[in-house]
Amino acid sequence: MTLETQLSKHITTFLKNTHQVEVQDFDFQLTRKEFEGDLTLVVFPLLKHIKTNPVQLGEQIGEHLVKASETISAFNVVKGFLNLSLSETYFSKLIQDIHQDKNFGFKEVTPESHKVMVEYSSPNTNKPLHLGHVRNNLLGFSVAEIQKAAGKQVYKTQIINDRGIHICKSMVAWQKFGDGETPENSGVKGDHLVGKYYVEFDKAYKAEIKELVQQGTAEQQAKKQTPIFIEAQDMLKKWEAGDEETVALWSKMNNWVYEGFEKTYKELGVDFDKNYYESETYLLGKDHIKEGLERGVFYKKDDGSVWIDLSDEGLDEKIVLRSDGTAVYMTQDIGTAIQRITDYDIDEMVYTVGNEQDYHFKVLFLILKKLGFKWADNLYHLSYGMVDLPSGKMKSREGNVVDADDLIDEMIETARTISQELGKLEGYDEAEKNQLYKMIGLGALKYFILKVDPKKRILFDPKESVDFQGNTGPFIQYTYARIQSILRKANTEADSLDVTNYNFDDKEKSLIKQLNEFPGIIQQAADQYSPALVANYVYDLVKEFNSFYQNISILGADDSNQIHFRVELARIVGEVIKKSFAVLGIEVPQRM
RNA sequence: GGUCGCGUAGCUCAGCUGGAUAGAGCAUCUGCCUUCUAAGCAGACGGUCACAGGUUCGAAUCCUGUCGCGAUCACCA
Repeated sequence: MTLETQLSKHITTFLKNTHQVEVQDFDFQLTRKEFEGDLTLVVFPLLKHIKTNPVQLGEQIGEHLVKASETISAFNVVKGFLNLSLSETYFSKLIQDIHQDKNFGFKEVTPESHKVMVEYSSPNTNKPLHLGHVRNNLLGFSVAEIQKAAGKQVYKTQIINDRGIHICKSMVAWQKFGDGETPENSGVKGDHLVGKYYVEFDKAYKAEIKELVQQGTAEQQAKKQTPIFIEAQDMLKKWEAGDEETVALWSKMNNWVYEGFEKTYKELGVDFDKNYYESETYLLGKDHIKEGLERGVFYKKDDGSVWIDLSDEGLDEKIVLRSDGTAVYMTQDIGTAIQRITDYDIDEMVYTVGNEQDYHFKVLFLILKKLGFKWADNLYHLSYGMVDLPSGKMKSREGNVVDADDLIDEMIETARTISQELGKLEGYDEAEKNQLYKMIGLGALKYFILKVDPKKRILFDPKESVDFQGNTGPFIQYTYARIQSILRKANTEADSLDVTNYNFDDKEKSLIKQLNEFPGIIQQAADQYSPALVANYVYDLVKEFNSFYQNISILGADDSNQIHFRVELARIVGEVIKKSFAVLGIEVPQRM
């Protein structure tokens, strides 16, 4: 039973006895720093039931609680706020409980736990990953880790968009201009190489359009008539027909891309339990469309195309099958969803996809519901804001993108420069140093992106580098490193903690209160699919700790009892930092 | 035009299931390294929470409208 429910019971009984009213729910909040106390009961809402002066009522409840509950040692009332001070015994018990709970903040995953699949990344295979994908990957990975921490069984997945006109464009351009260039003979990373030919295609395409327009063709027409575009379309047709040579080229170039992606994923520290490939799933869903058509969920137009009418739900009509019987994006997503439920017997699914596809997912979920799938209620579109540059939206074709690999390299280089300036790494060899630079550089990048509420868009200015000071990943990593340094010096094991008669300092109490919030934060972050909540929490914790660290001596405390407690308190803070960062996908260093 | 989202300090963001004087970081300025790592701490400066109404004892938070920005409304994905 939590403290709040305990106190609520006391208050309920008290109000029944004294005012003859039945109130169950009370509004508690942590006492703000500028007031005396730890927990605050907001009295105002009670005035609905009891017509009286809020200060008076607060006094009455306060007096009663001090008498009735050992936990409440004192109180004061400011306006309609009843500020309660918690007893030393309560703090002792609280920190001892936290100290001995190895899994503090996390829930255990059992075979009976809910199963959730998290989809993220899901790239096209015609170009390398950029900053937008980075946000997607970090969010998806972190949300998956947070779900695990909240006690769910998690499967991470992506659907690789490996077929379609986009990859055919790269293929055509490579055939025409590639001159046999491969990642091996050019030293260019595979995804970048394929992306280069995607850009080449676009250049040639635009030039051909221009030429046609100059010859008098209307622009709309020209776009469809350029030879290179027709070549790409033919390539797609050949691929769909299973033409051996085309499939071989497609396979070769896709494999270059996969190797490239694999490296980037590894750098980012993200992983997947299962990859789905669009080339294997794009035909899925057709059968369900057919079945839905028979059941009247869909209807057929004269030209043979199949639609669903969602105007009753305030949406439009949406096509689910082309007139030539081929699948559209929606068809495939219907099929893939059903496939995944069949493959993994999952209870929930999370799609990490940008908010430009809000409409698509609204429709997808509705269709699945109308098809009669119960689990359609447990699908969630983790819709996140775009990452924009000062110049606007990133466009791969036009090359104004922040490339993921470049960005990661730059972050690591910045970490290297700063670390070398500070020069605190005596005794580390080059390999250890490099590992640390990477940890810090990526920590800065990941924290920078994850601390922002997912649904908000991020404006990224490449000219202004990501900070390493203040509310940043490195700041939090640094605090962790300082704690580890103390633990090394203290040279004690995490043994039992007895603080039964300890007289807590205010800063120590603040830290204990802040630590106590951790399990709730993880749960909330899981419910809201928001890594930002964890990021902001751990920042507050770290600020609190640094203030403690800088103002109160840990190893130089008055007696061994006090030293022992403070060392253990620091240890717990370190553990919570580590766990928080782990669910954000960020590592923490021993030194920095 | 319809729908959806966003608008908080010069900049980047918290706070949004309504609660006390709206909080951080960056930037600018002041102090603090012979004491556990100064990527730090302590402090100063900085706000008509886009605007206007409404609900409420109480609104940055909820509702309505206006303005601004973005996304979306393809037999593209």
